[in-house]
Amino acid sequence: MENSEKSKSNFIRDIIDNDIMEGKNNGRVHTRFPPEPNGHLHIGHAKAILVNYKIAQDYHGKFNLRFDDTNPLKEDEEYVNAIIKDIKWLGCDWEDRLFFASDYFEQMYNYAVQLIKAGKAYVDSQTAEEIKQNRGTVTKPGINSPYRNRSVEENLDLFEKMKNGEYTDGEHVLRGKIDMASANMLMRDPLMYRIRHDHHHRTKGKWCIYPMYDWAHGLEDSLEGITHSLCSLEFQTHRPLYDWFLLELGIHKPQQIEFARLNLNYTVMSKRKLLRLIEENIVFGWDDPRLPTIAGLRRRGFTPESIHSFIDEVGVAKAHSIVDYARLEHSVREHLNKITQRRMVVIDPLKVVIENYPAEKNEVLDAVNNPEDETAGSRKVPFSRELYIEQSDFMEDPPNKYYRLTVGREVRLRYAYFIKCNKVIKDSDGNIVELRCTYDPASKGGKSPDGRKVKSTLHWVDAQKAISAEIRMYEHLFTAPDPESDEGSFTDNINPNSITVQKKCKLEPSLNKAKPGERYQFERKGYFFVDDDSAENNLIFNRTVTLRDNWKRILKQNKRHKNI
RNA sequence: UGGGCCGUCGACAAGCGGUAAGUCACAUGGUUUUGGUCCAUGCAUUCAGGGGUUCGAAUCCUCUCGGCCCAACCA
Repeated sequence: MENSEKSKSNFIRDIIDNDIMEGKNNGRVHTRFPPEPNGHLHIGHAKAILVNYKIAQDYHGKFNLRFDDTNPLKEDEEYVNAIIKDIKWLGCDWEDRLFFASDYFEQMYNYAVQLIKAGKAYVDSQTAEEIKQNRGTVTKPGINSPYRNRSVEENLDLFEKMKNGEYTDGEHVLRGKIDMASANMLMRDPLMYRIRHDHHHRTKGKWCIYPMYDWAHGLEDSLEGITHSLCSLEFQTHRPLYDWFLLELGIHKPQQIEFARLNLNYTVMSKRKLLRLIEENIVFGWDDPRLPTIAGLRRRGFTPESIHSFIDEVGVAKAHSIVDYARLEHSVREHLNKITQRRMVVIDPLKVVIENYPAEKNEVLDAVNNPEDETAGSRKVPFSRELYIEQSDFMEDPPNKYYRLTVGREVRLRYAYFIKCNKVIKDSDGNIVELRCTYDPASKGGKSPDGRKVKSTLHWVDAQKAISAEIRMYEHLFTAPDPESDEGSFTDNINPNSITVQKKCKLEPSLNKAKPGERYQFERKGYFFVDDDSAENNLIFNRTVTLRDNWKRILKQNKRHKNI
């Protein structure tokens, strides 16, 4: 992937510019992406990853990948591997700095002991319910725990026994001793450790006490020498606590900076809802091309480059926002337009017989591979008496401004000839099943022989030489722009047309060897990606995105005018 | 209504006291063998609202309104 110019400026980069000017951290910049391995990554995570990664890159700093695996109940190695795969695909390189919070457990334990010795932490033996009750509310101060004034010796002894597994889950916790009356709920003696006799995906059964996020996260950042710890907005109230632990310990304190998460309309981003879509079989899995997961986008045919440019365009700020899905589509189209070879594919075939074309004749015509890229060259496409065109490219009774084929009208078959439709053949139900046309031999190559104009150019496929394939076309998963808004019933807004499968597509034969992972533009139809399940005799394409469609817009306008 | 944060075009988002960038969307023209691409043009007399400071305010002060986050032994 080419490393394009520096990303747009934003408030975080302003802070960093300033830090560098002041010589903070000796001008060093070090960021990280700290996922919890308890789910799959989505486009929202891609923002977090890329914001961190690009800052490191642009400031000649470093970027770490660190799994924040402090809760054995939820985490699994399966997710670790999936996350690594996704970040690699995005093109972000952590070099040799792949870390796990669980690797720091010993160190964290020692820091906790240090805090206990300083009288800044204590073992609380209240029940979870008591702790909750005594925490107070946002308008009412909390009450000190009866165990708050245990001696350092007793705390040390208890904490060690906690570590040694002498207590059951929930019997004790370690808490920071801060201020139960703080207006900031998080400062009301935050929990640092809880007892959990559980199997951890890496440390196995070694530990039975596990650090809580607020205690662990700053330590992880500090230990790795992170300079700027970027996170999402909801951690703003955690910042004083992040700072408190590191200040009390007297160790390196990175600067936590919060920015808004990415939200996209017509989709959902929360782990819970994504999981529900999968569990209720509304989609096929984490890599369903309709999902905003990295795996889904990859399978849909998005390129890493297009995700980079999307994230960069959308920017970084502190205001909550919902970005138009159209911007993501714009980013892929922009990239795919440049890199993709064109092919002719008929998705909904309609047979065309060219009556004045000899039955036994075959021709091979030249077709340009990519008008945006001369070096892409050209290919050959076969032509003969019987062809397929798109059903939607013929109308018996066309509306205003319909430029395509109709009886008595002449159009161009791309790279081939001008044809004129003479007759429509229907089945007993009145469905159009075949068109009878004539061609102008002088228009070979699609060039107008005498300067006469045709209003449109159609794509087509030779009926004899065509190959078949399955094409899967996707639309928004939801019909409502903000399916997250009404909690609980978000599945009411599922788009029944989110996937359309067409199995009888006719493709030009050059697509015969299309391999999984390849991308093409099917002329006039969109950009398509060869699905992972595709094979030489069972071709499957996913539509990444349609082309911009001016005709659709005209139709919409017509409809609007009729309604008025 | 305890604390923290946010409010600039339909959607994002620059702007940091000198008179509202850019992108997407939308609209209109042009080019075109993809109704694609490309090109051109239009699209906030106004920055949630009021008051104040100033020669000058989206930017500073102040009040009001609206939205989000915090009371998991989750991250």
